[in-house]
Amino acid sequence: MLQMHNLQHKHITSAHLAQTMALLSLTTDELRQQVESELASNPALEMIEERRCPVCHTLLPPRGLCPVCSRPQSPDPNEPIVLLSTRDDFYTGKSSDSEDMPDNDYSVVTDDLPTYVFKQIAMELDAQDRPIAAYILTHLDDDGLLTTTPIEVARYHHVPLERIMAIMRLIQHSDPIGVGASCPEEALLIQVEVLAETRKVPDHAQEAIELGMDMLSRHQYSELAHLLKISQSKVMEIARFISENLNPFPARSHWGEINQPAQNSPQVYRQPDVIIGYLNGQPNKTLLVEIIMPFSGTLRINPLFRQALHQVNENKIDQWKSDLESASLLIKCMQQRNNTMRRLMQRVVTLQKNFILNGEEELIPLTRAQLSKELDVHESTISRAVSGKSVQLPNSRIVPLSMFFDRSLNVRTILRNLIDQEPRPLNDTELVNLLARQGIFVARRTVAKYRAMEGILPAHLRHSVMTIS
DNA sequence: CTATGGCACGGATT
DNA sequence: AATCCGTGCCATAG
Repeated sequence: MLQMHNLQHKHITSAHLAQTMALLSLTTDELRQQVESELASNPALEMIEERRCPVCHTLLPPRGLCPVCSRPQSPDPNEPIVLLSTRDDFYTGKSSDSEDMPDNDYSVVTDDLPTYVFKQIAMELDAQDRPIAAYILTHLDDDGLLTTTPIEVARYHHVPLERIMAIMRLIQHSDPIGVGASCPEEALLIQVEVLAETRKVPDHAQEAIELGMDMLSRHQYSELAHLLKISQSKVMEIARFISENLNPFPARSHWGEINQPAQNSPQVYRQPDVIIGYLNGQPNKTLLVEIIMPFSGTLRINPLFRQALHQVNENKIDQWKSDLESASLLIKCMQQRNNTMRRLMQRVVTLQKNFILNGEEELIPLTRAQLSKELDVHESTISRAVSGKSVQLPNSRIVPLSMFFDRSLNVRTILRNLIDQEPRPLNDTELVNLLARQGIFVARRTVAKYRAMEGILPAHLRHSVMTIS
């Protein structure tokens, strides 16, 4: 994280560039923290309640969308409406009752993870156990996994291990089920346990997770089947069940399919940074793209501060001047960031409209480089803007923004559909031919790779039809 | 012998 | 410069 104080003495333009980059790559949530800290430490900066629409510059109500832009007179139905929007309810916890907001059914988590979990279990804990629970909850990583061990916790608090375990159990059965597990396997096991109460869980699922998690995530189903001495179709069923119903990283929101199974867990997406919905709620053809701003109100230089600058005494004047500079820099960069994000989303949504409306099959391959030319910005600008951001689609799914740039997602989904539909298990070379009919030319080896990515077993192992929902 | 997965290489992408 | 992705070659399982 770049500290702006390091930049003050440098030349404005380079500082400006660096800061713009830094802000661009921040998610909404991180941006809020950044601005808040600057607001607190820099007297030159202030926030006023008044909000102006960045598009049409009319005065906005305290929250909600721009009344002008969200009800345009003659919009081109193919062009999405992109605007900056405040969803204070995301951050304040107030339920949104505004009527100009399409009431989607996404659930809003307003607390951070530790608080959220703690509230659920607080009632059931003895008063003296609560600090321990709180202690445990502060030792979770971004995925909701424990970064310490129960033994250490017990030692630290000088209480018997059993008491810790009881608390842990309570935590782990709270809403992001499996939260507080010490490893992905444990999280999965807990989820299996909980799910088993309400629905049917494939046999041997526990053993498969306990013994063969690494194989499972590497799609080495035949080896695992051998190890557990069960049929391979059974293993396949288990794998399917896990990828559809369980989440090895409890705190990470479920976004659809299994993309990157195990190893890497670089980012957690909480609230989306961009929300795509239909204009005025109902599915007509115009898409409404809201880039979520972390706060309502407008940042500006405090006018009093500017006046007082002339009267301040000599030894403080440098500090004050740099404060002023840093504040105006931040404001400029915010505008730059917003502008870039708006242009980016405008273009992306236009290009990928069919994907948004009709699903992954219609995603067109799009590279960041291509977009950077169209928007006339540097490639790295796009990269930074895209990485780490998440988008909520009209169907309430939250996906990473980078999915819009997935080079093979469309082919993979077509492949998946192909396999789902075809009665006879097709081998990889046959699949290659089928894809070629649709104008998609890929190598045999590539089909195999895509299958693996989608968690689909090889032809000779998928005789029986499995039905899990 | 066939179908598939592992390894690794080269070109594209970030 | 580092990383990702499609692909070819080869070993291996069935």
